[in-house]
Amino acid sequence: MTRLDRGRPGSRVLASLPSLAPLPTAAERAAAVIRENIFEGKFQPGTALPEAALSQALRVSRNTVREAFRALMSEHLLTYETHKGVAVRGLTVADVHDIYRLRQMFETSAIDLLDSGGAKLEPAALLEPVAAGEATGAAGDWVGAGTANLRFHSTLVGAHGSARMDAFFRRLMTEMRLGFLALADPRTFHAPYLAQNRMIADRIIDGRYGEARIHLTAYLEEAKAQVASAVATQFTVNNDR
Amino acid sequence: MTRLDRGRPGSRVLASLPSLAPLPTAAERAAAVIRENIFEGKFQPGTALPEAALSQALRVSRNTVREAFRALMSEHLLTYETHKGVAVRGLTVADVHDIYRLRQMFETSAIDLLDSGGAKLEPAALLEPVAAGEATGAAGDWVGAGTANLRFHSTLVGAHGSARMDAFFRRLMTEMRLGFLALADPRTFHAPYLAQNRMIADRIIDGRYGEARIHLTAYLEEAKAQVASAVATQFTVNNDR
DNA sequence: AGGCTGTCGATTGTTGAACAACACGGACGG
DNA sequence: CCGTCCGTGTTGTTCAACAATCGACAGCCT
Repeated sequence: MTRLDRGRPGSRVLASLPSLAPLPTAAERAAAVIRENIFEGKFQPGTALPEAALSQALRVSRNTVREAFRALMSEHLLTYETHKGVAVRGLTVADVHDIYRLRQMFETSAIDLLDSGGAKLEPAALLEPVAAGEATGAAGDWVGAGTANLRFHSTLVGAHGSARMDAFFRRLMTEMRLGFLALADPRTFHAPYLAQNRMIADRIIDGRYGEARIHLTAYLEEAKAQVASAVATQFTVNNDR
Repeated sequence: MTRLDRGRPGSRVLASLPSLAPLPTAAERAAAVIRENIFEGKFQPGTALPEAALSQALRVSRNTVREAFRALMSEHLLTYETHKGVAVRGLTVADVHDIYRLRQMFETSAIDLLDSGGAKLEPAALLEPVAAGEATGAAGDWVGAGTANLRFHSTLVGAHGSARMDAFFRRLMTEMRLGFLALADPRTFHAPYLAQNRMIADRIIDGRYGEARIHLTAYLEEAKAQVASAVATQFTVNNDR
């Protein structure tokens, strides 16, 4: 019976502690900075990112920059060619069609799954990103609204309960942001979809899956057309110089 | 009107020339060697791969080994944790179910697409991997038969005509091979599926899509059960030590 | 003995410098 | 217009070193 006995946590509570998240490495932090700069539009699609320059700017070694590049390449945010280095990726019209075709498949299939009772989704989980999008949109932060929008659709796809599908869809969503960069006016693009998201969410929660499906399909079709035309009029980018 | 005018290719055909494939870097070759060793079963799931040892064995720098690791991690063949290094990934039962759920979705959806006339597939392209599988299987090369098998299903999914889906599915297929490693007897596993592949291919080519769909679903269900049980009885692997 | 604590060796994270290999563009001459 | 040459800048790869961290072992205390 030592002095220390009084305040000792039981093994029960110790075991329930979440494992400590490993602190991000320099390469990960570098990747995060580059990614953020891409999303903010500071690195325009097509611009080359020389290793030496990035190394100097971020105050990390060239090898570390390379590791960051590898990570961003696997996210399809950067293109790469031997002895030519990396450049910020720009979406082609074909890319936009490809991405929206997959979105269509994943998202409608998620609704079908909910419809058939093969999965459930917490209404709160679905409504939270909708509300967040409306809030950030009202505040004038359209980058944030775009993020919330993508999170809404990710949640929907999450109904599948497949880790790999979640990861893949998340990657698709990050690619989408490359398309958003081409939009001349993010506000007029995102604003209508905030309302549509709420409609779709309400239909799903009310169990009116057929209507949700129709709305969603129309939504995707319209958004695809807008993004595709924006990408088409944008300065043409050659991803494999 | 110069002499050279006679045999000059039109700009049309020039533009359609595929860009020359860049020669593989040391990092890519290192990744290829490691990947091959994993598929051959020489690196068993769970075994750690120290950077220094690989560097020495492959006669490349440690940095190059790291680059190779990044590539293989994005293929989900290796697991990684900071300050603990990489280890060969082993599939869990949950992984197997996840993978087969996605296969089911992609492949049946491809058949539906063919059925609706939204896409076409060359019979020869579909039959080639089937024949190759039968040939390599007859020769006793079951690793090769597994490869041909995966190629058959990749071709089917290729009907979607989506570059991203192709890439994602190909990654799923490489992960599948991790599951094949757990099989005690590859021969009895693969042999029946060679015949089933031909059946499915024939049905598709004959336009009997309903039957193809049923066969495919049964195929996947059965294979899933076999691989899952093999993985379950295998020495348990902890992917996030 | 049993549980805790320091210490040590091994491995990874990161750096900086160096050199070879390669791509791009301009100058030059046919 | 074509081909060659060369210089410049960038990337590919290596090496050596040090800091940070992990895993295990030995020793300590009770």
